[in-house]
Amino acid sequence: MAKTDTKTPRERYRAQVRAEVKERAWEQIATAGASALSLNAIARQMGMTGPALYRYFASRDDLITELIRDAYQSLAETFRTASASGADLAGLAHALRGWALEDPQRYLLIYGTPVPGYHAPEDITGIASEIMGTLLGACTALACDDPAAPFATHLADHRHWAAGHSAPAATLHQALNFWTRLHGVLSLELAGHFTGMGFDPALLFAAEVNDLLADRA
Amino acid sequence: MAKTDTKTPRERYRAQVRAEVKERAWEQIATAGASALSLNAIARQMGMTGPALYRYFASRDDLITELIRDAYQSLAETFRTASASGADLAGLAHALRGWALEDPQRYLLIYGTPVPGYHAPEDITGIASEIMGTLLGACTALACDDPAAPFATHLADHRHWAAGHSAPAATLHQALNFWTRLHGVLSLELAGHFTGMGFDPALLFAAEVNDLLADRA
DNA sequence: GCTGACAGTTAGAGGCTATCACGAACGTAT
DNA sequence: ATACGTTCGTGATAGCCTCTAACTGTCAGC
Repeated sequence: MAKTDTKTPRERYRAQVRAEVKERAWEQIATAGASALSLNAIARQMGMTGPALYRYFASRDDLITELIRDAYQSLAETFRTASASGADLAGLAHALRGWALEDPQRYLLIYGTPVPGYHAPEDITGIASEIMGTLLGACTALACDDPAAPFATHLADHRHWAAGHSAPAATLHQALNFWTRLHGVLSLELAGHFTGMGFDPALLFAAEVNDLLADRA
Repeated sequence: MAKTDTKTPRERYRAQVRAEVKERAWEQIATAGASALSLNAIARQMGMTGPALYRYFASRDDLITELIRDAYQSLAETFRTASASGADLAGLAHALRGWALEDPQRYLLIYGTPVPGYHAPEDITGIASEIMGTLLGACTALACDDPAAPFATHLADHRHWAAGHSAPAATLHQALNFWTRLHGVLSLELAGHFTGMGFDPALLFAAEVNDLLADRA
C-alpha cells in the first residue's frame, strides 16, 4: 500500500479515477442495492458524461465483478489479520459479523442472491478458498470428536475443496457448519427479517457461536 | 378454489390476464432473477404493448410485491399441509427444502437480498408469522431442556413475535435456530456457493436437521 | 515542437418504467 | 336493438438506463 507512484502520471490518474468510481459505486450500493447501480449516475456525480466511464470499465457488469472481487479480498484480509493476531473460531466469528455490519450490502453482494447466469471469474474463487483456508485452520485448533457421522464419511470422499488441508473430515464438517450457521443468522439479520421481533440479533449470533464451540456428539 | 366464476365476465377476464402476467413473471424470475423482470417483455410475450399492463398492476414494484405475497402464501400452505399431515420438525425441514428447490428464485425472492428501502405490506408480515406459528407448533412437540441459557432468558423478555404461543423461551430459541440454520444451508446451496465443492448439499442439510433434533445442552 | 495515445464529448440505437390522451370494444340498461 | 358508460389497448411522449461510434481536444514522450 506504499507504491502508489510507481507508474506514469497517466496511469496514476487512471487509477485514481477508477478508485473514485468504485467509491461512488459502493455508496450507491450501500443506499440502493447493487441492482440500482448506475454508471450514468456515477459519471454525473463526478462531473462527466456517461460514456466517459467506459474508458475505465468495460461494462456495468465488469464494475460489479470488480467490486465483488474487492469485497472478497476485504473479507479475506479481515480473516487473515484476525487469525494472525491469534483469533480462535469465536474471534473469527466476531470479525465476520463486524465486517458484515460495517457494510451490509457488501456482505450481500458476496453471499446474497446471485443473478442466475453469473459465474465468478477464476481468481475470485481463489480468494474464496483462501477464506475457507483460514477458517479450516481455526477449526483444526479445536478438538473435534465426531465419530464417523454419516455426513463426515461422505465428506471424506469429497474434500478436494479443502485444498492442502489435512484436517479430518469431522473438521471439514465443522468448518461448513461454521459457515452455514453464521451465514444463516447474519443474512437474515442483514436482510431485516428480525426487525420487529424485538430480540437482539447480536445475542442470537453469540448463542450460535457458543453452540458451535461446544463439543457436539 | 372452486368459485372462479362468481363475478362479471369482465372481472373474470381481468383475473385471467393478471394470472397470466404473474405466470410469465415467474418464468422470467426463474431464468434471470427478479431484478431482470420486465413488464415490457411480459407484455410483448402476451402480444400486447407495454402500457397495457398498467391497467392490471400499478407498477413493476407492485407486481413484485404481489409475487412476494404469493410466494409467502405458497410456503405457508406447504408448511400448513405438511404439519396437518403429522409432519414433525424433520418433516417440516424436508418440506422447506423441497419447496425451495422447486423454484430457487422464489425462495430467494423472500429470503434473499432485499432492496434497502423496501418494506413489506402488513398482510405479508402476517403470513410470515403464520409460518413462524406452525414452526413453533412443531417445536413444542419436542422435549427441549435448555436450562436458562443466556439467549433464552433474553428471549423471555422479547417474545411478542410469538403471538399467542405459550411455548417456553427455549422453544422459541429452537424455532429461531431451525430457521437460521436451515436458511444458512439452503441459501448458500441455492446461491451456488457449494457448486464445485463436490459434496452433496442434501446430506449437509440432513446432517443439520439431525443436529437440530438432537437434544442440545 | 511534433506526434500519437488517451480523455472526454456529442449523437444515437435500443431497452426500460411510467403517464397521458385517444379510439375501440364490450356489457348492460333501456 | 340501440344507446351509454366503463374498461381495454394503443400510440406518443418524457425520462432514465447501457453501450457504441465518431469526433475533438490535451498531454506525455520523443
